[in-house]
Amino acid sequence: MRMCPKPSEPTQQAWIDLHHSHRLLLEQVESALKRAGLPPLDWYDTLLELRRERDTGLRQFQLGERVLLSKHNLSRLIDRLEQKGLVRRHACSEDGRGNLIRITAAGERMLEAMWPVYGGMIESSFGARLGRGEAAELSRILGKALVVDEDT
Amino acid sequence: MRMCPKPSEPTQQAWIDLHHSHRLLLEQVESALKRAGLPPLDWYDTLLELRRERDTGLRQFQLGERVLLSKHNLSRLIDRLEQKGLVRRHACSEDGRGNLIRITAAGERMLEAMWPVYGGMIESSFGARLGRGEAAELSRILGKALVVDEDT
DNA sequence: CAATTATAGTTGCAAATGCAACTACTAATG
DNA sequence: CATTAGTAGTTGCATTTGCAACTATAATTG
Repeated sequence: MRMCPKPSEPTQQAWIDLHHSHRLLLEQVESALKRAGLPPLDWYDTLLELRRERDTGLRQFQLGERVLLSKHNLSRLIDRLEQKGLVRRHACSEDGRGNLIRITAAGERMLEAMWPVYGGMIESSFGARLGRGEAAELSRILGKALVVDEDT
Repeated sequence: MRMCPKPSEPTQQAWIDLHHSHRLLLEQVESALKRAGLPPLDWYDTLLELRRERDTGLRQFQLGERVLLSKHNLSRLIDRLEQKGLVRRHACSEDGRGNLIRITAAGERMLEAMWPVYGGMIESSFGARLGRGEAAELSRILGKALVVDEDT
C-alpha cells in the first residue's frame, strides 16, 4: 500500500470505463429527472434507504454509510428533504447527540413518482444494452472493489 | 424508449454497484491526491487528453467529449489550468470562435507528479482486487453502456 | 448576399460541495 | 467521578457546479 505499484493496462482501462460509464449514465438519469420536474438522484437513494427502515428509522451516520455521502453533506441534504416534508428528524432516545430520520408519507409518494423516470432510464440506457447474465457478472466483479478498507 | 420498461433486479443491482464502486473509488483517489497536495482528478484527465495531442492541441469541444465535462464547466476548468500555467489557449485559425488548447511543459510535469498517486490508488483499491481477466471483462461489459445515443 | 439559424465559448447567479471549526453529547481512562 | 478523548451532527466560508443568458463567429437558405 505504501509503495504504489502501477496498475496494468487493463486495470487502467477498466477504471476509465467505470468512470466514463458512470458519468454518462448519471448525467442521463439526472437530466431525465430534471426534465420531469423531479429532484436529483441522491434524494431517491436516500428516501429508498429510509423506506427500508420505515418502522425504526435510521441514524444519520447509518444513512451516510449506505448512500456514501459525507456527513456534512448528508446533514444538509436532510435539511432540504425535511423542508419539503419528505422526511422527519426525531430525537433519539438512546443517544442524545443523534437523531433518527424517518420517511414520511409524502416521502414515499415521492419515491413512487421518481421510480418510473429513474428506473426507465436505467433500463433503456443500461439494462437493455447488457446481455444475459452480464448485469450479474458486473455486480460480481464490482463487488470486489466495494470492500471498504479501514486503513487510511 | 418512450414507455419506460422497468429494469430487472440484476440490472438494478448492477447499476447500484456501479454507482457505489465509482463513488468509493473516486473518493479514495481524490482524497489521496489532496493528501499529496495535488489537484483533483479532472485536472489529470484533462491534461492527459491534451498530452495525447500535444502537437496539434485540442479544441475545447473535443476535449469536452473526451473527458465528459459540460462546456461551461470545462471553460472554467481551463481557466484554472491556464492560471497555473499548465495549459494555454491559442487562437484557432480555422474557426474564429474557438480556441486550441495546448498542454505546456509544466502541464506535462504535473501529469508526472500526479501519476504515482493516482495510479497507485487505482492499483491498490481496484486493480489488485480483481482476478485474472476481470478488468478486461469489466471493460467489455461497460463498453456496451458507453454507446452515446444522440436522441435526447 | 442578407437574414436566419446553429455552434463555440464565456459569464452571472443560484445551488451544491468540501473543509475546517464548532457544539453537544458519550465513552474511555486514571 | 473528573478529565480526556472520541463521536454525531451542524454551520461558515471558499470552491465548484449547473443553468440560463449572452457574445461572437460560422453555416444555411431564400
